[in-house]
Amino acid sequence: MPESIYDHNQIELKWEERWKNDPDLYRANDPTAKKYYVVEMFPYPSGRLHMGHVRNYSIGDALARYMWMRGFNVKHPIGWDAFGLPAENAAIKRNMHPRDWTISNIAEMKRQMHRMGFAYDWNLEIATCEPDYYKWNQWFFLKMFERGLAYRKKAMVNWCPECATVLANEQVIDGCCWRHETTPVEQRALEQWFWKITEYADELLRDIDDKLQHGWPERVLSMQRNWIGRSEGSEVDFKVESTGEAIRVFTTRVDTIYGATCVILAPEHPIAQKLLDDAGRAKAKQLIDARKQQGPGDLIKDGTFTGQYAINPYSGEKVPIWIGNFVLMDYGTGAIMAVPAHDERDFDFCTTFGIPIRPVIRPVDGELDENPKAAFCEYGITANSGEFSGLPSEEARRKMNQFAEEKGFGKAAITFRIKDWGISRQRYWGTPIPMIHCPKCGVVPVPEKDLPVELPYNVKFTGKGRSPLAEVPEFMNVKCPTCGADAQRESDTMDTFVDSSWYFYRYCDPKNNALPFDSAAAETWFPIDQYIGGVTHAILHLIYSRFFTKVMRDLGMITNSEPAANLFTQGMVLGSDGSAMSKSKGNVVDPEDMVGKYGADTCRLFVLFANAPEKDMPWIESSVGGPRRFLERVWRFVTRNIDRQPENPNPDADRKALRKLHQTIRKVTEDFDNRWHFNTSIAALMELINELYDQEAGLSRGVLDRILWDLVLLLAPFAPFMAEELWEQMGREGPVFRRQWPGWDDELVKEDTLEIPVQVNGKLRTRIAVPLGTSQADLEKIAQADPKVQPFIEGKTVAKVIVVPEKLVNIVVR
RNA sequence: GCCCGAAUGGCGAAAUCGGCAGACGCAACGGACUUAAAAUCCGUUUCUCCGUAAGGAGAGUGUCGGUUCAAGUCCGACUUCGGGCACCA
Repeated sequence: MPESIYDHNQIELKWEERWKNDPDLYRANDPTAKKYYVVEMFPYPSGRLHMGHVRNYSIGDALARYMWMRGFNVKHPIGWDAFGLPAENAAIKRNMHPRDWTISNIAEMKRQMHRMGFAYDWNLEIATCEPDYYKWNQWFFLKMFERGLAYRKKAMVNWCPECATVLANEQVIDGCCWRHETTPVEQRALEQWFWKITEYADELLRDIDDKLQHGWPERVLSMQRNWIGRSEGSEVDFKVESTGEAIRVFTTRVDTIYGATCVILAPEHPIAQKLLDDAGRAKAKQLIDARKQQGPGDLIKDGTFTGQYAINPYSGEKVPIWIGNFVLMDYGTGAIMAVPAHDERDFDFCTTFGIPIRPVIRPVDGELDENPKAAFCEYGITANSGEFSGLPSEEARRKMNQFAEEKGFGKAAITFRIKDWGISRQRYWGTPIPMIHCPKCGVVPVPEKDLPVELPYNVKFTGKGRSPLAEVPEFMNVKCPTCGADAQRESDTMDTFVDSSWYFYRYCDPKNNALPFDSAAAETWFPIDQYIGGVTHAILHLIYSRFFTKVMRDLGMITNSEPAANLFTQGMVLGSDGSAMSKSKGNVVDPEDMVGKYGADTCRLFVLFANAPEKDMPWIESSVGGPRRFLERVWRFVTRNIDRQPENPNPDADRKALRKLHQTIRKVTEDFDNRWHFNTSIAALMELINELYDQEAGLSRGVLDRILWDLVLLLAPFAPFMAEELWEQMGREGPVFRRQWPGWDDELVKEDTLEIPVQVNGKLRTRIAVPLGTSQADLEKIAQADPKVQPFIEGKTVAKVIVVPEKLVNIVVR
């Protein structure tokens, strides 16, 4: 009988068809089973999968299938973000409507996901860009507005004068427009909507330490800590000598305030604008412009004297007021005191402009350096600091804060680096902001009963400045809900990060039209057990969604304070040039080609086998043959043994094969439970099949049955098509994923003889084979008597023998 | 500058709690089968040295030092690469 050939196309197309038409395939048998919620992110709205995505989804897919086989009720949705702007640009390029582009893209993605056999829950379909879903973005906006968490202010945006339109940050390349590479981007002030994420800054930071430390990767947490950027310090008022107006400065080193030799304001600072004369204001404008063009990094310190002085409230000293280009308006109070002796930046600035340098901190066991050549930034002991002299920095800060508070010119203060979330986008394809501008009443929210404010379908994409919505009178003209006068709608739409901040809650109740989701449903599924996504989302998405969760909790919608208990950030797939595989770099590998050639199972096995999933994977296609050959070996072994009646069964082969089987079950199970190192799980499966080939001739029928059954179950999370097909050919009842994950027997896992390495002074000299359970004393005796060991201990004193049970013997000689 | 992460054969990698470094796979080489090739099956493969051979000795996980009977793993200092933040007061 000719051996059965593994024809991946025939098998995979067959099962793809069956799975596609079985909406209940991925529902647990038992609705009361414990839940396990896996969410995965699309890294890009590319509309086509590449092998980078395949790797990402293979990870979550294997996990979901495993959890399911462990008896959990698994929800495994996929999320996407940022369909707004890319969709609009792509649609303009193809002369399509963004809505049509989005719908066709999602259909295409869905087709590809099916071809790969991924077990996704597609409940939401296109909801994030349709009124069904974005109605609730608007609802959230109104709630934020009610609670004072949404506000409007003028803010700077990137503006391309050539396109006459607003650009997102990622469309600005080297300070120029992405479509006009020689046109510098300008900054314009536009009225924008903001959400007060800063209100939650403290809690967002605290929860990093309190709750997340075990389930989230350290690198993401440290990026978030960095981004939130809390620093403790003091605010102190320096009064302008001539006007008495207070300049509030922020410092983390109030203990050095007796060394402050000037006050420096950001060029934009309102007080600076008042104090400066015309020439000074021109200089300030020049500094602001120069900073924008240069960008951060290599800025040379520059500034100018305002001609005015301020009073140091601690010493009563009169110090000059300067403006400086390195002082940022949107951090702290936009004003600093310069202590050149103890801060490097102040030192640079003051040496440039000949401002005096006065040290007021000495090292704990050193002298005060009267003429410093460079700034000394460490904590130490205060000196020349009036009544606060001679104190350790820490204590000085405490006492000085207290003093300031008593006298009413300052206090201890905390500043965050994180800024409020600007959610306005001057784009069409996004959620319309549900606000109305009334000439009489000002800004008025759309009443909740009028939601959703729908996007008009007929829109011309003029690319001119305001949102395309502003050009649609039917949309813009509206009556004021308060006074009934003619009014205008807000023409901006929301950042699509708003969509992605809470979509995973909507998944647990996607058809709800009374609320964003039912609280009981959220209570069942949240927090998410496992969130999977690229590290690219570490900052924006993963902070916004934490913020949203806390807001929803405060709205009484949920009880959890964090969206996800565990976060897994998979490594990138690196293209042939060693950089991340991405469409814009043109180094992507298309899964369609690979799937056609090797099959989806092989592709998935290949990307999981390459290395541990949290590490970046270098793309070396030539090694895809290994996983493919492995699957062929499995295929042949199973198909030829389904009905075979063994001629010469022997117990030794049975025992060896069963031992390997049980060892493999344990290994794969532990990998799933602890660390998801699928590469080692797959290596274990390869070892198993190698052992089975060795023992094949001697296996009895009963053992074969057990082995075939478990082998296919073990394979199922990694190669679902083949597993399902083999399961069916074996005549078992499917689907294979409804079967219980196999267990192992600790007795069967044990080897009956052990190979114990014997070292002399830590150097390996031989290995001895001993029966399991040999006593330590016997091990010691056998090891010392070994002919290979003898020459190394002869004539020497055995000082000590270390025996690690079942592991090793080390003989220490002198 | 600050904060994270990484460094192991020709290549991707493994070694999970301080206990045999290189599992598993790729590539390469050799053998079986074949008229031949492919496929398949079975071997060999960290480096250096000794030996005709069976075999043996030494070195070895980016560098230098330390702790330990024992270090890829722990400690101290450094180098290189990758990532994040960056005049954040």
